[in-house]
Amino acid sequence: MKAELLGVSAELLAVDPLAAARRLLGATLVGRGTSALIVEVEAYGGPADGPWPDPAAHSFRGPGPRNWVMFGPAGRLYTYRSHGIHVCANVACATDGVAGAVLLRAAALESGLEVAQRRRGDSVRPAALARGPGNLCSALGITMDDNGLDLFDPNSEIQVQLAEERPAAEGPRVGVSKAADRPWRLWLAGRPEVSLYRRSPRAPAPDQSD
DNA sequence: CGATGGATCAAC
DNA sequence: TTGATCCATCGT
Repeated sequence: MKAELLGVSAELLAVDPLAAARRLLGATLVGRGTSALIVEVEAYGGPADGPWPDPAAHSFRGPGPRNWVMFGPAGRLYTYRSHGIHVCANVACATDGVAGAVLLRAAALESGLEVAQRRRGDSVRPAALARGPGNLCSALGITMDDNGLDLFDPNSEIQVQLAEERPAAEGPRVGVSKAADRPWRLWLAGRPEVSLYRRSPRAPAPDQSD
């Protein structure tokens, strides 16, 4: 019975990326001695021939050895290495065979604060421990080895617990050079852990003709 | 703002 | 094979 409930939980993410992002915002991420409230996310879609074409998504050019998790069932962890240094974590959404994911951009530590502090270094202020997708993975102990992990499996070292949806602020995604104005970044307004918005310097200038 | 770092992918 | 790009972060 419990497994059915957990299955239902994963099914809650078998929806379009924006709807999945709304369900993950305010959820709790548990793993490796820490737990944290997700306060900022970004939705990403798939290839041009899919239901949500998204040139900014890793899945845009089709499945490959790196991004195959995005094409799999909902509720799996998709990790990738950014700029050769940082690990970033997504949660796959949509149905099996359809690409979609939600990037976890920032979280507020609820437990294991000292563990996260040790991972990040003493000079980092508490609100900044899991601010930014790379820092979030660092603080929670998520690595590239966690790629493909089932976040709804009670045996997983990293899990997610969905909660009631909360009102979300929304705006354009950070750092993307394509589809830069699509408002697929969601966050909890007023949270100090939310990262500052910075447009990609490579993105075309927004319409400034007026 | 620039430097950094390594994987990835589109070209040659 | 080379070169540009990338869902970033930390410094000045």
